[in-house]
Amino acid sequence: MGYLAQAPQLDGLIEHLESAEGLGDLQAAITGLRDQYGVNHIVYHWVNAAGDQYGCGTYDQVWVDRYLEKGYLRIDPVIQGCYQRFHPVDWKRLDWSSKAARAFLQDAIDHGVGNQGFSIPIRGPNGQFALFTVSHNATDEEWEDFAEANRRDLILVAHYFNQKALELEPGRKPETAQSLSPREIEAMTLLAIGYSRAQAAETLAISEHTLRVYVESARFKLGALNTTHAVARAISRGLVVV
Amino acid sequence: MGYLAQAPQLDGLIEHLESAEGLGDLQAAITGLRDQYGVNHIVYHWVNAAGDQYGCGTYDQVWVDRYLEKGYLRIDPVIQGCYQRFHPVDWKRLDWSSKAARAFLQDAIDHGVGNQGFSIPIRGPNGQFALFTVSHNATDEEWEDFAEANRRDLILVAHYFNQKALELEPGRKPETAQSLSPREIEAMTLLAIGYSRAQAAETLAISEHTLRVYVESARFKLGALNTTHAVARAISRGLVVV
DNA sequence: TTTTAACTCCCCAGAAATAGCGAGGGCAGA
DNA sequence: TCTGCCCTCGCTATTTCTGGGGAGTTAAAA
Repeated sequence: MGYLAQAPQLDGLIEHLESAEGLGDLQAAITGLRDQYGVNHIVYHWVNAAGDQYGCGTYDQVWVDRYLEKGYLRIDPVIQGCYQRFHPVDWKRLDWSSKAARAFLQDAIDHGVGNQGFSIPIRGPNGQFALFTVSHNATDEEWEDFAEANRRDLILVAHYFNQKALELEPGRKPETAQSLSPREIEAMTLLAIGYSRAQAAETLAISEHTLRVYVESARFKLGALNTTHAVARAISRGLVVV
Repeated sequence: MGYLAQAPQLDGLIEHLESAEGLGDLQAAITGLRDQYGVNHIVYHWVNAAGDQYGCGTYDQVWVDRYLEKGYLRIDPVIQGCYQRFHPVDWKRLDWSSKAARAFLQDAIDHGVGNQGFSIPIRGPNGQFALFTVSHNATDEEWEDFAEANRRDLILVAHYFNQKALELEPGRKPETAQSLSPREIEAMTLLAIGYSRAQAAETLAISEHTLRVYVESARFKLGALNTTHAVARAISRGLVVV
């Protein structure tokens, strides 16, 4: 540990990734990648809905369980920060001001995650969101050099990794098919920006009943239980922009 | 035309991109990139779910205007296809079976877009969606070779290009998001996944009234007009992950 | 120590959303 | 041509949400 290796050969890595045929191969690839870079950990973390998460990486199982158990998903500034950014993020640049965040960081360090980290947000279709994270124990300077030298390669690796994960992930596909009609999108958009049904109907110059039909139709297509749920899904799938 | 150059130096390109300070610089960069690759066109196209678009590239203005005027956004299989995919897409692999799609393709070719194309979907925060497209007149074989040789570089260029576009985009909001309390986040999360207030209260083991207080508090902090609006804002600000 | 903020509980009346039944015209693909 | 999807409109009853009051405890900042 503590040894940051030279950048590995990108071509070989990506070819290796592209030939993966199961989640086990991804796990093996990520472990190999970690060893080649000589960092403490590399983790791919598919962040999702109501608690269910999927990922693979080199974190200690104890830490992964603890993360889930403690609900760190809702505290972790890496998640919060990456969710709002496009470019890779050095952990140092995140907001650690809250006490909960600092306690979380300390807990992470105690579990061998490392004091430095670098996370790449990745977004796929239907609002998929994942993180590709490299973490290590190093000084600020060492880490800066490492990140600078490997940023581009890591972006590419993260991209190909996510591509494979999307291919291999079993349960995610069926959700995709249904998209909303233009009028349904307009209706959902207006509700998402705070209009009541009456206001939205007036804005679209249709009867409130018709608007209701759109909302119900959208709710059905999105598999949502109520309007709020439907709007939430529409937003997180990128169908509606607020 | 017809000449596909060797891959240009990636490092120089990206540095050039990173120093861009305005949309004009992006336009210049993309034109230079086109010339270096020796292809007909390179286009960056920011597509908004609401329908408004922004982009820069080397397409003829006549074609751009026609695209907008004819509402091709809703027909273009490149948009439809990329929206559902994560990896770069060769135009040949898209669904051109509908009559409207074939007419569109012919129209595009007539306007000098090229018979071959390759589009990279890019997604940013808040449901941002953009395409980075390279198009050319070439045989299938020539194009295959070109795409194979340059895919990775183009993915990276697309990434950095989008990063710059996000920085420069005028409509970007700083939004000093007042954060929600843990309990408020829990409440909003449950509503976002379709729970009614009663269900959410039961899940959190608190009275429905207390839950209501959280929701109202969150609504106030988020400047939202109603619960649906508040959930929408919480999601698009990354406070709630659905 | 004082103050602030988070967390918890209760009642009520009016406003809004949901669920159920319907109906007809238009347009594009099979 | 016919099937399916999109767009449009109406009625009623029930359930859920919203907004107006008020009040106590704990824990963390100032």
